[in-house]
Amino acid sequence: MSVFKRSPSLTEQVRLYLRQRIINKEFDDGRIPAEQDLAGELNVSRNTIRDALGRLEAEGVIFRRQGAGTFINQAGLLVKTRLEEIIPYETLIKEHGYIPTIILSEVVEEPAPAELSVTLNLEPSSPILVIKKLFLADENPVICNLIYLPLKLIKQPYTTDDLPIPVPQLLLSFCQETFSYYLSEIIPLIASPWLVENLALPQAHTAILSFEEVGYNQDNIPVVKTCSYFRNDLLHLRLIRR
Amino acid sequence: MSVFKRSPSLTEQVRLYLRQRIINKEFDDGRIPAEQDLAGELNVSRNTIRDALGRLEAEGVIFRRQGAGTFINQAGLLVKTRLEEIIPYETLIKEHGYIPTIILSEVVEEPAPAELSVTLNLEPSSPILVIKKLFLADENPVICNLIYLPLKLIKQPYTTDDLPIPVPQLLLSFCQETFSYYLSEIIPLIASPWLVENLALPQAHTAILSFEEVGYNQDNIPVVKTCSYFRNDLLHLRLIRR
DNA sequence: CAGTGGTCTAGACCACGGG
DNA sequence: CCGTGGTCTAGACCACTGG
Repeated sequence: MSVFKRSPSLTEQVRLYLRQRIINKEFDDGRIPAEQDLAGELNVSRNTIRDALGRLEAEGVIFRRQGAGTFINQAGLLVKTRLEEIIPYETLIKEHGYIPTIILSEVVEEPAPAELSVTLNLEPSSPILVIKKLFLADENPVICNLIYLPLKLIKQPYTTDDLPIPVPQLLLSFCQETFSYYLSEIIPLIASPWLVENLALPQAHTAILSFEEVGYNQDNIPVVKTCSYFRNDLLHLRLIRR
Repeated sequence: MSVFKRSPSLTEQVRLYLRQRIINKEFDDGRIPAEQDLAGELNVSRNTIRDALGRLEAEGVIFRRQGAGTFINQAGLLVKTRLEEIIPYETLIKEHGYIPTIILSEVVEEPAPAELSVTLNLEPSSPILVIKKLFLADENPVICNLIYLPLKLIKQPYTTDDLPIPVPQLLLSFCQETFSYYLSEIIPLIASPWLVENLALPQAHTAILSFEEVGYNQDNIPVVKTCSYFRNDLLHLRLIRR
């Protein structure tokens, strides 16, 4: 009988448990006990342990060497961004050590531009909702986020106060759509005057990182487009590549 | 007895087998057979099938819905870049439909700048090998890559002809080091005159994407630094985020 | 050589989805 | 309701590392 409950999954609980012990520096020699031993200690099967360790390895928290053992990668705990995972920008800012604020600066309904109609499989010029969010880190603007959502998908009435939530929740609450994944393109830009103003950039000619992302629902149908612009001096977009 | 051999792993063989059938459009209804059926058909256990499907899902080639089934995501096959995986730039260019060429334009030995000494845990000003590679796509320069390798790690004599190989092989062949992963930071830049010339940029003021990466060996020790600069008009850096 | 992680199996039960 | 993917188990053997 395991010491863990049934939900969330055992694997996830083991992952969080080990992660905490690593953060607490309970494995002071930088080495994690053998999988067999962990399995015995936690009363779960070795496969469950392995799944949890596999996730921690993907996060960069640990690394494994066949025949030798499993070791802690303290540096991995410093990676604040995991590009391949969708993290709410609020969380991202928090993990960088700032206090996040969201400003919902504009909400307009307008006909979709030609390109967007194609991307989202819409009738030309069908109406879309455009939401503009500005994220502050300790009062400094760091991310500008534009969301393009076809009006025809919106099944619940909304007020402006409802909108400052992450896109996946937005889709679930007001469109009854289950968000599945983003197909994202990373594009470097020279900040336009519009961006210089919105992100309060200290210099006019600044390079900016942008994400153009199309969001898909559980049926693999594109439902939303978003563009995000990052101030790179306050946030670091890092990832682990294998 | 399975129809597959023992190496590479069964999971990997099943992954490649299913991937090929998907590319061949053998599942014309966009649906993949049930895991039980695949396990029976290929004479492997359901876990092996699940592992293989899990990898294909991570690649974005398929998606799964509990209770419903496993479905093909044709769009996932169009993602040429998988940022979280290390792909040789030669391969990346090939997958974009261009013919790749590597030009090894400079190889110099010089003392390490202060910052690099810290990053790679070196004595200040200890000598490093700097390799500059330029990658062409159909004769157009698209990636400029600088590699900084401490001389003290180099255990095999090399000639200039040996160097145009990917960094992990470089480390293995000449340093007896097993490459493990990159810790990468994505940084947008305004192209310097030096980059404008090297990448033959049509305009002087162009935004460029750069990767600054520190490579670690199997013992989690930093062994190499590289900087890469991408022309974003010919290559698309895309990824799937979940 | 003993101990480790890597792979694979066979079987069980659960949670969800759609007819 | 049945069939699907999601989770978990117990046990086996292999490949590699290190003393």
